[in-house]
Order: sequence, then structure tokens, then C-alpha cells
Amino acid sequence: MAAKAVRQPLSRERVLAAAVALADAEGVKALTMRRLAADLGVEAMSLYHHLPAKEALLDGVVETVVAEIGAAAVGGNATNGGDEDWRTRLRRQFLAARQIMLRHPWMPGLLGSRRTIPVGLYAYYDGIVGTLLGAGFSHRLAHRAMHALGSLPLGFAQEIFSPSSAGGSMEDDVAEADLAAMAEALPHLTAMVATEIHDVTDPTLGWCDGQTEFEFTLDLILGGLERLRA
Amino acid sequence: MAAKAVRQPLSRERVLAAAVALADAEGVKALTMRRLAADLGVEAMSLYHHLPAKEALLDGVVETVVAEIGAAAVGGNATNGGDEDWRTRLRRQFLAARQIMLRHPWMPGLLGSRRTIPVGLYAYYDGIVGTLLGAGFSHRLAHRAMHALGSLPLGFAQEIFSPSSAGGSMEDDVAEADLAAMAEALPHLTAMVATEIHDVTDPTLGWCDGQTEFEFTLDLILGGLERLRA
DNA sequence: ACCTGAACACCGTTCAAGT
DNA sequence: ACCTGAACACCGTTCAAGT
Repeated sequence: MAAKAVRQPLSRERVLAAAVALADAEGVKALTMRRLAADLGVEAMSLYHHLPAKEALLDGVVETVVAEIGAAAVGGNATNGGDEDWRTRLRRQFLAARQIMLRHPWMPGLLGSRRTIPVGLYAYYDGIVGTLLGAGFSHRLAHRAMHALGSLPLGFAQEIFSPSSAGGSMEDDVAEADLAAMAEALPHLTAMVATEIHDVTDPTLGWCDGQTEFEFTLDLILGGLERLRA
Repeated sequence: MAAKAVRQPLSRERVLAAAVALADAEGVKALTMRRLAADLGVEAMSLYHHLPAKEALLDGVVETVVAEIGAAAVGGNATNGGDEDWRTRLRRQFLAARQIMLRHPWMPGLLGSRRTIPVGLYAYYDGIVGTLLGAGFSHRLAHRAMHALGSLPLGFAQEIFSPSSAGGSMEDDVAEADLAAMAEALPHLTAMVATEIHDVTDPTLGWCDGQTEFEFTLDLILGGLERLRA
């Protein structure tokens, strides 16, 4: 955030790293050319020497995070040898991808706003498809599996009820609303919360454990694929 | 887009409807106070008489689409009586939700950027949980199912490889790149595309059928839940 | 070659003013 | 009550200028 003591020359990599850090710290909304430049101890216009425009900056930011995900997958493969079963391997990779997504909660939204697919993503999915084919999947089923699994980190990273959903839990709304009225309007959710946690006076949905939910869904999909495997 | 012939007075509903239409037509990026006002044939500052700020406008836009999804679910229930099996019912509701998401492809990203959960969403999920409980699900399993299913339309609406992914198919990238080099770097994807479609000279990933992929994943999850049901 | 400062066209928003 | 116009603080970006 503060100006650097030593002023190494700017570079595309340094700019992108600072951009990711800024987005992590204060959200994509705070990621402006002027603010980013200030974080780098430089004038806004200097950035244009390393990136042609803001769109290119955002593309670069997405590509940086995709590379991070790809590196985690490859790194995990190396340390685990080749003796993993396909489910274990994919499970590990998607859990790692989710961890990275959680560190960059703005990523799904930004990814959705890009007009070109980050090239690193192709390599990532190629590895997944390779694992599936190696386990005897047909091309068609591997294709379906790629979509089913691929959308998972995206959807869960912006889960509505997740506690990481930038503050604003159900609690806030309920504080003002009539609790009895809510129980009447949402009988099933109210009953579910009452059963799952036993403090009915705090019916926040912050009790949702995103990690548990994610693993549940992941295993549901992996199990279903195992059953369909040729 | 053009000024109205008859100038009915502005209202929150009219502003929100115009905002959704503008976002559908030109993306959220085009949704500025000034542009929205111009579409309504009015001065930008007039909007502030019906909405306190732009954040409130965006909240209202999200709430409008959520209401649309909720209405589709309830409407479908009415015309289908109560004799549906739980899977058929949820399947129909999620396919309907997906159709609406496809009409508003900016929705997941916008939803992710909101700080408060749209209240209409609680009612929607309450209905889903109700269906599950009615089918004998435990509260715990209904909770898991709610997360697994709930994240599905979000993830798929911004599927990377989907053709609706705002132009920019793989084709564009490949046009510049060496085709042989790609086959080497992405052997499994290349083989998969070659098998699934037979025109290898056009290795676009636009052949992905989002509807088919969505239904496949949906059925994978529904099938898994059926097996876990108490 | 890399960085700067002033300038331009845009944006959300305030405020005093119109009807 | 509802709408307007000028004004302010911001933003991305161009361009001529500095070293």
C-alpha cells in the first residue's frame, strides 16, 4: 500500500501482482488505475507502459489467478505420484482450486465479465480430461464430467448463503423483521435452521459450512460419474 | 431506448424494468444512471427520486430477477398439481431458473457483488427445502441438497466454455495460434473435440451444448440425492 | 526507455432551483 | 410532489512533454 523503499522498475508481473493484492484486500471495485498506481508508488499513466488498457489489466489479473490454480494442480500431482485413483486425484485438485477461489472471491464475477477465455484454463481442463480418459471414461462422458466439475468452483465461490458472502448474513435482515413473521413466511427454512443449530434466537445462516457443502456436492458428482463410467 | 410517446410518471418499478432491459441489451457495464435516465426519457437526477443511489438500483435489479425466478417456480407448481415426484418437480424448477438466468447472463456476477442477500431468494429456497422435506429428506440432507442444487444455476450461467459466453470462442485464439502446437499442448482436449465433432479444422468449443450439460449435472445430483435419501 | 502532468470525456452524486 | 441544471469529485485515457 505504501511507497516502496527501493524502487525497482515497474513490470507487467509486478503490476498484476499488485492488482491481485488490491482486489483481495478491497475488492475489484477499488481496483482503479489511479489507486493501483498509488499502491505501486507511481503515477497512473505509468501503468500504460506495461498494459495497453484497463481491460488488459483485468485479463491479466484473471490469467494470474488461473495460473495459480494450474500450478496448485500440477504441484499436487508431482508430490502424489501417479498411483492415485482418478477420484482422489480430481477431488484433491478441485479442493485446491476452491481454496484459491476463496482467497480471490471476486474471481468468478470477473471471469464472467471477460470476453476472452484465459488461455491457462485450457491447460487446466486438459489435465482433468486426461485424468478422466486415463480412468477409462469415453470422450463423451469425460466432456460431460468436465462441465459438471468445472462449474462447481465457480458456483460455490459465490454461494449465496456462504459466510464469506461479504458480510450481510440473514441475521441483519432478521434483526429488523419480525421473527414470528419470518417463521410463517419461511416455514421450512426456519424449521431446518432450528434443527441444525439449536439456538433459535440467532437464526443466522452463517452456520453453513461452505467446505462441507462443497465436498458433499463434489462427492455427489464424483460418485455419480463413477457409476456411469464405462 | 427512444423517448416514450406518452409520459407516464416514473416509478420504482418502471425504473427497475428499464434497468433490467438495458442490462439485457447491452450488459451491466452500460447500466449507468445517465444512460438509464436517457432510455426513460428523463434527466439522470430524476432517478434519485425513486431510488436513493445506484447501489439500491442494482439491489432492485437483482430482486426483480429473483422475483421472476420465484414466479416461474410457483407458476409451474400450480399447473402441475401436487402429484409430481420430488425429482420431477425440482428438475422442472431448476430448468426454469436456468432459462431465466440465460436471459440475464449478467445476473450471477451482479448477485456476487451484492452485499445483502435478496429477500426473495429465501422464499425460493424455502420452497425447495419444503419439497425435499416432503419427500422424506432429513433436515441435514435437505440442507446439503439446497447448497448442491442452489449453486448449479449460478455456476452454469457463467460457464466458461458455454457459447453464450459473450463471444470469444476458442476459435478466435486458435486462428492465430499454430494448430499443431495446440494439439501438442492440449492433447486430451484436442482428442476429445476431434471425437465429439468430426471437423478437426474448426476446433471451436462452441459445440458444447449448455442445456445438455446442465441437465446431465442436474440429474447427476438428483440421482445422488435419491440414493442418499432416508 | 520509462515516467509525468495537464487535459478530455465520462461517471455517481449534492444541492439549490424550478414547476 | 416531482423534475431539472450546474457543479464536484472521481474515473479511464490521450497526448505532448520531460529524464
